[in-house]
Amino acid sequence: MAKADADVETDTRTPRERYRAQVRAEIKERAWEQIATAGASALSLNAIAKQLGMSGPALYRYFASRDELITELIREAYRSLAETLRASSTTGADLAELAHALRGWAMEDPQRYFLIYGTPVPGYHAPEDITGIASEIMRTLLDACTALAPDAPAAPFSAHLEDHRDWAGDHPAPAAALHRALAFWTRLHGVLSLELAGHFTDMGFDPALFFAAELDDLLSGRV
Amino acid sequence: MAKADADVETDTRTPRERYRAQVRAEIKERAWEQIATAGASALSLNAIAKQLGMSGPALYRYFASRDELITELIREAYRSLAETLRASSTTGADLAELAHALRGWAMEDPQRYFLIYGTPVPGYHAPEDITGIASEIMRTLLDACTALAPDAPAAPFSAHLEDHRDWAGDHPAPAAALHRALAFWTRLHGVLSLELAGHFTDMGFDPALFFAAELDDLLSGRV
DNA sequence: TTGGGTTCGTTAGAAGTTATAACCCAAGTT
DNA sequence: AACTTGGGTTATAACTTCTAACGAACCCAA
Repeated sequence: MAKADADVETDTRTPRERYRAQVRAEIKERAWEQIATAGASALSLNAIAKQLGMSGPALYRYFASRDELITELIREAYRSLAETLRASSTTGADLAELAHALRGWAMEDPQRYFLIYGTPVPGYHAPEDITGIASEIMRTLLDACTALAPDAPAAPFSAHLEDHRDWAGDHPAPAAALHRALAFWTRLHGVLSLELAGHFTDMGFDPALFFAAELDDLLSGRV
Repeated sequence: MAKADADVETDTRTPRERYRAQVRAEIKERAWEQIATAGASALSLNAIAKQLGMSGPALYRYFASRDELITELIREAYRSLAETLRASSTTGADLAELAHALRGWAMEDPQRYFLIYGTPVPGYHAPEDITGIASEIMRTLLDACTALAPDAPAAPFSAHLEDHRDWAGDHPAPAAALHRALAFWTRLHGVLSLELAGHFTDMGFDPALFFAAELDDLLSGRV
C-alpha cells in the first residue's frame, strides 16, 4: 500500500528494479496457485518457469533456491495474516472479531495456513524478520486479551507465566491475559487445523458451530 | 503380538512369506528413521534400498509406490497411537492418563504425530481401514469422557451434537460427553501441535505446564 | 529328476526434479 | 564508444520415482 502513494514524485526505482520486482511477484503468484491446489511439497520451480514462458534455470535469477522461494511465501503468509488480524481489530480490540478474521483467513487458503502452522520441516529455522511478524501477531492478540475483563480465577499456570513473560515483550498485559492469549491461540488452532485437514469431514456436525462454541468458552472469561 | 503365540504349531506361512514380511518390516524401519530426522517429504525409496543393500527398483516388489509406503506408515502410526491410548486406559477410563499417554506418544516421534495430524496433502484420502482405526481411537476417548461426571452446563453446541452423533457410532455417551471428547481432542492437539512444531521455542514458558493447565481445565468439567 | 511357474533381484532407461556452469546479448553506466 | 551488470539461454550433473526387460533362484508337481 505504501508503494501506491499518490505522489507525483516518480517511483525512484530503476526500470530494472521495477521489472525484477514484477517478475518476482508473478513467480510468487504461480507458486501460490500450485500450493493451493497441490500443497507446498509439490511446488515445482520448473513448472512455474514454464508457465511464465521462460525456461528452467532463468528462475534462479530471482530466487536462489526452492527453499528461498518457500521462505518468501511463508513471509508473505505471515504478513497477510498479521495484516488481516490487525485490520479486524481497528474498530476495537475484540477477541470475537479476531477469531472470525482468523477463521476466514485460514479457510480462504488452507494450504497457506498450513504453511505457517502445519508440519514443520525438521531442519528449518525461520529468518529473523519472520519471527518479528509473528510477534506482531501476538501483540494484536495480547491487545484484545487485555481488553477483556480479567474475571478468570487465578490459575497456577498464570503464575508460571508471571515469571516467563519475556515473549510478551514490553506489553503491559497481566499474566492472566497472557494465559488467555495462549489459550485463544492453541484452542482455535486446534479446531481450525483439524477442520482444514479434513478430520471432521463425514463426522456430521458443523465445524463452524464447534469453532463458535470454543470461542464462546474463551470469551466467557473462564481462562 | 498375536503372531508371537507360544504355539508349538509352526508358523503356517511359507518361508517366502516370512522373508517377504521381514523385508517389508525392514523397509518400514528405515523409512521411519528417515521420517524422524528429515520429515515425510524427504523420504527417498532409493536411499532406503541402498541402505538395505539392494539396488533401487527392487524395493517396488514390496511397495507398489512411494505413496503406498507412506500410507502403510500412516496406518502403522494410527495403530500405534490406538494401541498406546487403549493400553493407557486399561486400569480405568481416565482422561488425565489418556492425555498423558497422548503427549508421550507424540513427543516420542513428532514427525509420526504429524503424519496423522499434520499438513494434509490435497488429493489424498485415507483408505477405509485407517478410518476404522481412527474411530477406534475416538471410541476409547468417548469411553473416558462418559466416565467423567456430566456437570457441564448444557451448551448450545451439545444440542447440535444431539442431532449429529452419527460419528459416535452406537456409543451410549450423552451429547455432553461427545462435546467433551471433541474439546479434549482439539484443545490438546492445539497445544501439542504448536509445541511440536516449535512455535513455543524461545518463548520462555514450559509447554508441559501449559498442556497440564489445558488438561486441568478440561477435567474441571466446564465443557 | 526333470520340468514349469512364481518371485526376487538385477540393469537400462524414461521422465521428472533442483541446481550449477558457461555463454550470449541487451540494457545501463562511465 | 567501451565496459559492466543482469536476464536469458542451453548443457549438464546428480538426484528422484517408476517401468521394462531379463536372469536366476526357489517351490512344486509330474
